Amino acid sequence: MRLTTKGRYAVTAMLDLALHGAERPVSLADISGRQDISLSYLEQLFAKLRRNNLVSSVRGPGGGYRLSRGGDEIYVAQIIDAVNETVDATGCGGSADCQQGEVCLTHHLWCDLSDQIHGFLSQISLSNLVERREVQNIAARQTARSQQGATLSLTEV
Amino acid sequence: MRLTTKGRYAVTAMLDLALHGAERPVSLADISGRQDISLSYLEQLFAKLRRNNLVSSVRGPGGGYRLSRGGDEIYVAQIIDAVNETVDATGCGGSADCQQGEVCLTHHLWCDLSDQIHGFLSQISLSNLVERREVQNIAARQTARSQQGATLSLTEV
DNA sequence: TTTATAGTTGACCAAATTAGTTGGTTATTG
DNA sequence: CAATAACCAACTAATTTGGTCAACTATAAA
Repeated sequence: MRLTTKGRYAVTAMLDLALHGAERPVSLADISGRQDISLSYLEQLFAKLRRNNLVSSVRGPGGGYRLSRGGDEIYVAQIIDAVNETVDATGCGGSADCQQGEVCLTHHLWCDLSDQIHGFLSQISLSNLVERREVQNIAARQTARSQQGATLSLTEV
Repeated sequence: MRLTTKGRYAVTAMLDLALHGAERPVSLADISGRQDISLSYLEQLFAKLRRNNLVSSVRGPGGGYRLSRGGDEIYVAQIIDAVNETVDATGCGGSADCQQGEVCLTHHLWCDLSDQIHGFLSQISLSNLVERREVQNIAARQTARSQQGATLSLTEV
């Protein structure tokens, strides 16, 4: 089981898309600026998200990414699966050949844990997250900050 | 959140102790043989388990390790915490300063997930695992195999 | 039609972590 | 004293993470 920044970044970026992608596509540069995630790293993540049909892309000026379907039809578990191979807690990847072709002593425990985690993350959609009060507050803060940044770079010129 | 072989090995070894440590202390060599875990790696893990008061040691011939208390008082979460630092799913370790000193967009989600995982693993004791039918079957298989191995090494001489 | 924007791909890299190994030293028992 | 087994520290190989960089291709606006 691995849940690192890779999976966390992917979910954060997708949530950013859900928040800002209503009218026009959102560029990775925008997401990078708002969420403090390296642009080139985002490119890698979105390549996987696109391959898994979670986002669609629009090239050229004014382009960017948008969700491939409604935020109520995209679940956190799907996003993590897309970039992270698997959220499996077993060492054998569920194939039950952990100890020289046979099941190891704790195999069932890790299976149960995997089910637990996957079940939890499968219930939470992007829309669920968007509805949350804390998420709305943080998003507002980020918008304020990025607009400040924009004005700043204008006055800099 | 990291759950790798380190945590899995630790739980497996502790379960082995719970299964075989009723009368006499169990040597790491025995556990290594039964569970296919490198002896020197086990030494490192048990140093941490001992520091966290989950096992006590007996030196010298006939020595080994035993559980520091009953298997019904040792929970999987404690074992993983002992060797793995934390089972936290957040990037900030719960300190909520994920984005330049402020909370990141998905912080609360990872907190909820951490609670979920920790809650699950905190409910499962070593005794719970020992009682499971599958665990008993696998343990029986392992005992048979290791006795076979012992006879084999005798006939080899 | 040029040009800027933005996605796409692949090669590469440094740091951290994992999963060990090697080579000892103590302590205990027979 | 010899064998056993915990204890300890330093080192290492492989893998993963979290990126960077360069060279594309597609598209829309000027």
